[in-house]
Amino acid sequence: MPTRDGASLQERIVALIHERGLAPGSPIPTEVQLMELLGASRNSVREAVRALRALGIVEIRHGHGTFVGHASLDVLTPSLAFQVRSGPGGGIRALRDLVEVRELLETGLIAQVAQSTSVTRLAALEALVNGMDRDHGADRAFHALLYESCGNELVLQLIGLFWDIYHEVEPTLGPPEERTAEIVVNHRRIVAALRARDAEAAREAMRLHFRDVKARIARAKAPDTA
Amino acid sequence: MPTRDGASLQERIVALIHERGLAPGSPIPTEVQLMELLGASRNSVREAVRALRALGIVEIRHGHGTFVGHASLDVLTPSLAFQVRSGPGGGIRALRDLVEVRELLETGLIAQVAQSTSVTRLAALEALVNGMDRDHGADRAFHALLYESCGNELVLQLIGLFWDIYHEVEPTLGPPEERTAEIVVNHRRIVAALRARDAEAAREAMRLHFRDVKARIARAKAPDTA
DNA sequence: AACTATTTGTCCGTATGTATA
DNA sequence: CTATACATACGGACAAATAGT
Repeated sequence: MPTRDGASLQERIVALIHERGLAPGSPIPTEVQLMELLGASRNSVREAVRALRALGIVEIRHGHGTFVGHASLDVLTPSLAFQVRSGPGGGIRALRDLVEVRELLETGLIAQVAQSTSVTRLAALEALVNGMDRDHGADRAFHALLYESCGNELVLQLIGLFWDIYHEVEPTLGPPEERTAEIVVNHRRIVAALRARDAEAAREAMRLHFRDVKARIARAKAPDTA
Repeated sequence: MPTRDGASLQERIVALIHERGLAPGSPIPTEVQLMELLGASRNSVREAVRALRALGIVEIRHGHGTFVGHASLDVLTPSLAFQVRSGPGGGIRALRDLVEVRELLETGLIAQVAQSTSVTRLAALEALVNGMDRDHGADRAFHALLYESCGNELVLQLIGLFWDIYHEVEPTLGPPEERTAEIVVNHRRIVAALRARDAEAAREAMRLHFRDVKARIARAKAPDTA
């Protein structure tokens, strides 16, 4: 009769966090304390804590302690990346779905961006476009900065997440296809529409941007038709 | 010199799954095999596998073995619900962001649904609306069925995930506010627009639906203004 | 139905690396 | 620099669940 418990250790630890009202960043009882609190061995506690760490519920700092995590949707990254890569057709299908979601979000948001974004932010966006041929990460920063004014933290995290996964899987599509020129043109068109405060033009510019991205995926999908 | 490894055990196990081309459902090496494959002790292997299980990447069946999972995003529901609850203001802000994303996705997709959905599916949607006052889960099934014809698995998972999180946190907003009548009306309006193949009307009906949801959140945000 | 082999679940004890005081 | 507290890692042992003989 070791330790009959209906709920899993993970759930009991989460319940413990809620009961004590621990806010993100607060320290969690140490492993030995959890051992006697939950009546489990060190190994069981460690396995449960590792699972919670994977879920972003806790953060572990070696030699210091375990703390409540304020982590975000970043925990979706390994799961989504795995799903995309192991999907049918080498994940082309999943990649198409992912880009489609990005397009839905960005074309839906760009209208309110056209009205709310400040001129200083527009200048910063312009600077990012100018450095886009040199700095590969400028593209990610561009899309992040674009929707910062919306005040929706979740959207920012989702768009960043999708960008990361796409650029993690994208190399498997085939040869690099250096088309930075077109990419820069597409982004410049978006900024121009925003400067003109033309919501519909901005949305159309965003559609053109994603048209190119989807075309790249379609080429990889059927490379034998050439 | 125990086991020098740059990558974490989790990542190495995932890499191993990809190398062997293991499809969801196929068995992965046993713990003992993983021990010698990765050069780690059983406890370390177990901790890594538990973390992968939390992410939905593997499924463990006691006494049988460990298998590749489907990495469906809904395993992350408790984690994300926890994060939303821990957010500032009791999570009202995060909940508003979440509903906003749902609205972006659904209003963006409903147009192509109006064109592609079959009449039999419309009948099924109608049936769900009719049972919505009795079955609380009919709402979730409605939104899932709605976008099934789009052929985008990621969107389905995201909408289901967000629905689950919202309805897990929503009770903390305040009293239940039994307004099933209005909810049914809103959904019936959507189906009617779809039957007429009127994309713009469907989009407007969807906006009205979310207008009510957002109003509920706004009421909870400032209950003292009454 | 009973036994056995395989596999995961839990536990104990111990040693090591790391950050803080 | 030393000491303490903590997380990390290892190895061995037994219990519980499952599948097949």
